[in-house]
Amino acid sequence: MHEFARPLSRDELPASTADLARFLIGKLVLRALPDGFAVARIVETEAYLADDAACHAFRGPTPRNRTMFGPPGHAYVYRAYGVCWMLNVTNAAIGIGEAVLIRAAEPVTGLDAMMRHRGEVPTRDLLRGPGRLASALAIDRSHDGADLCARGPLWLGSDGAAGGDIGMSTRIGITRDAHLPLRFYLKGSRFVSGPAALNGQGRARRNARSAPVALDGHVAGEDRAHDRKADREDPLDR
DNA sequence: TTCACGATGGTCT
DNA sequence: GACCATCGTGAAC
Repeated sequence: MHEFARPLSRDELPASTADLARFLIGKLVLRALPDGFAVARIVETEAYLADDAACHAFRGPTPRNRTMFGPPGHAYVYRAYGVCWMLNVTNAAIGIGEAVLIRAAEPVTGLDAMMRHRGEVPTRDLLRGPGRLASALAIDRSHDGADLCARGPLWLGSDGAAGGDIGMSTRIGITRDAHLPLRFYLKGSRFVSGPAALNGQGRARRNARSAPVALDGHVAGEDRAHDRKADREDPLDR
């Protein structure tokens, strides 16, 4: 179980926040809940940079975003649209506000606990979307500032699993600096959020700005076939 | 099955 | 008022 995952060390986090977003694909979010341990494998992230108008820290520190200006490897949790909590991983040096938004993950263990928080939804939808992810893992403002590089209520880990093919695209749901390719996702995963056209699975779009950016030479059909195989496997089966 | 639409309502500008 | 989202609904593919 989770004892096979080791916490990520702060030293191994890439200094570049865009690199951190890519680095976190395939890593684990581990959450100690009163009703059990929940583990999820990250399949989608977005980077938010200090000179990026979509970043909360762009206009300087506020009571809400101050943890972004703290040390790397900590949780920045905020409420979006007044209804959903968002889990971010802080990065960059103290005084510089950058972070990676965890957008989606694949359930690994603790599906019962997640469903108790999310209600009866398909397994695919448990953690597909940043608000859903926080809801399923019972993450809220109380986790703002938590150290994610040490075992605790909420931390990041690695089980050494080989990462898959990672795609890159524009970010979702923003208007400012929306053209920057700072979104990363596990290609072929059904647990990734967002429209198919952004995930390398949809029909090609005329608008090049919304087209996914391939980082490797793999064939899309190969990825889909691989995913169907993975789908048949019980996420709880170890 | 996927997407567009409208309503929702904390926090910051 | 704008905003890093979600849900239910309904229509298109």
